[in-house]
Amino acid sequence: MKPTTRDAYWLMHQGALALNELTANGIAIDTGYCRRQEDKLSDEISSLKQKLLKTKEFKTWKNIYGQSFNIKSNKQLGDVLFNHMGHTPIKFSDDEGKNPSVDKEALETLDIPMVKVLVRLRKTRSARERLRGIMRETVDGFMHPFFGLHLMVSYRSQSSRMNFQNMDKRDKRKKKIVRRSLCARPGRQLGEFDYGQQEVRVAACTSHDPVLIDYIVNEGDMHLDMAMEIYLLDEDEVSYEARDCAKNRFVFPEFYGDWYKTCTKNLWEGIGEMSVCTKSGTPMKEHLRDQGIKSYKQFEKHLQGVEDRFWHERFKVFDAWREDLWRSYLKWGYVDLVTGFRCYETMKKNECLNRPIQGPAFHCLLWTIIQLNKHIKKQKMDTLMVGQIHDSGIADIVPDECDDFLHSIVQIGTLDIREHWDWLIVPLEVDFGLSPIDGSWYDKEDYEL
DNA sequence: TCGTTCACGC
DNA sequence: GACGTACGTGAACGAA
Repeated sequence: MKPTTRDAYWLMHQGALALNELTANGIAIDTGYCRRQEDKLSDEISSLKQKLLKTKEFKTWKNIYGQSFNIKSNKQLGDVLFNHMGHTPIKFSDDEGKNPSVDKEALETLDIPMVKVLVRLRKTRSARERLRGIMRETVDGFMHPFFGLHLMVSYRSQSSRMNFQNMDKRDKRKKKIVRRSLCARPGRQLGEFDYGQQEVRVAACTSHDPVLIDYIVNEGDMHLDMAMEIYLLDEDEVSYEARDCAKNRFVFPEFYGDWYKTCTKNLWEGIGEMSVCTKSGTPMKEHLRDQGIKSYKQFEKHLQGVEDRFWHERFKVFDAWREDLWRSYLKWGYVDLVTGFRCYETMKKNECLNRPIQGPAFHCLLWTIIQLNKHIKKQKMDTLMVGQIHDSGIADIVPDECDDFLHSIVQIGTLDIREHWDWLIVPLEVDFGLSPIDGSWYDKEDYEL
């Protein structure tokens, strides 16, 4: 770690102390629920296994491997499916192209009934392992996940035992199973505050791109605009799914350094996976045909144009900033963060370009947590910070203190912080989620202040 | 022990 | 014109 300013050193020092307080505080665990749920999942895993063993794919598998048959071996699975049963691999894991991939995505495109059960088995097992991990790290009803600032090259944070930063969220069933076990202390509420689009805001601040700044200041919807361009739609014809695909399969990947070819693939597949339609209900591929895009190749060509305009017209200042940054790194061998750190590592281009955005975005959260902890102590509050996930913080809140606490977050996290760091030239936004009294992380609901 | 693959988060 | 998500943890397998 190379802090180059007093402020940067202070941030790491106070940050480490604050994060260790979160660890010491710990989060309450419903251990009875964990044990019951573990048993339930074990039963389900057994019956899924029974179901699998009856399929013809598994009979073949057992015949081939005999004694060494192992249902958890993906190597064996790939061998059976692709070498013995004649299925065609969809994608390959390594550079040589030798090992056919058997991950979720590859399996789902195979259209064999057995894989549905197998995917379900994997998910159920991973949910159970997560609960087991939580129980293993729980002492007297509290889990104390570690948060580190000293191991990462990215200037973000890291978490372990349990890793608090990758609890299930996207898969609804697993989200419920896992987050239901993380609770508020008796008589309290679990609350979460999230910075909204923090990385985009930091990107605007570091690059000074006027279009990016305008989107934020005037609360424009860049994902909507890109959906219109990608799918050739009028504003009022952009459906939720279309906007969602534009956001997660084009805009974000592009900002992380991806390019139109992979984006095209993901967008094209997304149309099928998410049944993307226009708002009035026309299937997207049909709509694209009407617009003259009749094949994958034509769609790719179209996306090449979209990407070109994205970087060379819409966000050309940001694009130029990135090119300058890369040239500077090649010349001097380091890249500086606005928060006062200097990165000397050997970096690939995308690593170099992302570091000045990801690190400072997290530093905003870190600064806020430090100040919040100070505020809590000064006011002699009993509310406790208990966790942190890159751009969000989790607290165990005393209901009487809730209002003051949330207002303090807005004050510190969006206003005071801009007094402290003048490089923050756009407004910041914080969203809240709150559980009922005695609720769990799963019960959290959006909360308007 | 260690590299690879898988799966999860931002 | 070529190049091309970033950052993490952890479990399991299987080769060394």
